[in-house]
Formats: sequence, structure tokens, C-alpha cells
Amino acid sequence: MPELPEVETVRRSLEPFLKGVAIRTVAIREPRLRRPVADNFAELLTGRTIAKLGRRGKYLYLYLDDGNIWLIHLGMTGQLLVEESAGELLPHDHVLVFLGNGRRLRYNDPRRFGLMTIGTAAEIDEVTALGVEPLGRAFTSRYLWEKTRGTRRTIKDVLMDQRVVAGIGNIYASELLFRAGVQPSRIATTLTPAAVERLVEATKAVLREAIRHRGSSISDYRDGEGKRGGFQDRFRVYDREGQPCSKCQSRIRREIRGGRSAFFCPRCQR
DNA sequence: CGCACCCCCTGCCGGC
DNA sequence: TGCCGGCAGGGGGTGC
Repeated sequence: MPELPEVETVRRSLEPFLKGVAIRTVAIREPRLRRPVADNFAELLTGRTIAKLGRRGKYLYLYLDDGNIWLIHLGMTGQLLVEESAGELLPHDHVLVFLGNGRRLRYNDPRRFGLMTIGTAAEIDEVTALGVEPLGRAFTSRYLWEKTRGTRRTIKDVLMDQRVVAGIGNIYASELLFRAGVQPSRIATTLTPAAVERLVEATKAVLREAIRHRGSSISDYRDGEGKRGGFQDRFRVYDREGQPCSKCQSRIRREIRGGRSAFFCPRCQR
């Protein structure tokens, strides 16, 4: 579920409740996430204060007052919610963190594809192994040009490779490719410099617009206060197979590769 | 090295 | 109504 815009929205919505706040107690109800939550997880967290909240790609970085980082990935169905401490528990509430301000942070994740770990900056970087931030200065047409040379991969695969650029998932890959006028199945190395430039511009524009609309809620994505996003109402191609293209009225198509659907307009995208 | 394929896990939806 | 297959925003491993 959550790609960069959703994780950024979660970060912003949690910040007022978590920044500068102490961690009182931690309860692990189900440690079996993508990787098991470590035995010393609660011990490393208890008594710490959250200095600030950051984000890299689809990962949340919670900086602790002892220099460690609490890393959280939401997988497909993960939710982080701040609530009153006495709230009722639900199925798939795997981790509870009780805070010094009387609130509770609840991690719910039905599919358990999420990840939660604590480590030094170097250890965390090794876990995430991320490329540049798409909204940062380092993501330029020159950078993407170099990453698309001499490969047989499709442009969608390159854009979704977190080691190249961090945070683009299946929704925003389809949306930005539409905006740039490039077919998902296009072999990356055949792109012209102009097309690469359009892709970088489209990436930044789509991600910024999605953040402005607080992300996309298809089924279960919610921000830190349980609120839905609004960008799903602005999809141009994603999940719109058979519907008319907003520019040319051609039918939007869906193609599957690597088990993932790509949505595109066969006329507007080349 | 790239890539096709499978896996992890639960829930939902459509077809029969 | 119930069952079954397909599919879902994530990442990772394997064998070719």
C-alpha cells in the first residue's frame, strides 16, 4: 500500500504526537513480521525519547535520543495510529507503544509484510539500501540517464528499483509514466534525453501532488490519525483498465509483468 | 547481472 | 449460499 506519499503523510501526521515524546512501555503481541521483531526490541525502546521523525523512500526513521534509529516499513497493509491509551484492540495489532503523553501508538498489519527494527545509522542504511530521494536534488535527469544506460530492463522496473530511486511503488510508477508519456514496458536504455527529463519532472510533480492530497487510500491506507487520503480520486491510469483516457479517450490498458499490473494509455504513452 | 518465477500473509471480490 | 481462483500498495530469494 504505502508508497512515498503515504509514508510522508504518515510521518507528518504522527510528528505532533511523537516528536520529543518519551516511550514508557512496549508490547509485542506478534513478532512475526517480514523479519521477526528482535528479542531486545522493547528493551532498546523503553525509556528513550523520540527526537525527530524522518523518512527515506517508503521507510519511516524515528531518531531516538541515544543515537539509534527506530526503522519502520509498512509493507502493503501496515498502519501506524496514535490514539488514547485505553482504546480497544483489533485483530492484527502487532505492536503497541505507550507514550509519555498518555497516548498509544498502535501498529496494525494484517499481511505482516511490514518491518520494525532498531539500529545505528550504519546498520539501518544496510537494511534499507536505498537510492536517491526522488524529491531531492540528487534525482536529476543526468542521474536517471546514467541509470538507464546499458540495461535491458523496462523503465517501470528501473523506477521501482529502490536502490536506484527510493519510494516509487506500483501506483505512482503507472501515474508518473502516464504523465511523462512513456509506456511502462519501454526498455529503459531506448529512452531519449528528452523523455528521461520528462520522467524526472513527472516523478517529482506526481509525488508532490499526491503528498498534497495526503496520499492514496484504495482500501486500507490511513494516516497516523486514521484519516483517508484523497489522491485515489485523481488517478489517471492506475486501476482504470477499460476506462477512457482523460486526454484522448482511448481505453486504458493493463499489462502484467513480474506479477504486478501496469496501467497505461496505449495512445498517449510510447 | 538481469529476469522470470515463486514465496511470504490475509482479505476481498467476482464468477460459478 | 459457498467455494475457489485471482488479485492487492511491499520486499526477497532462487535458478537459469
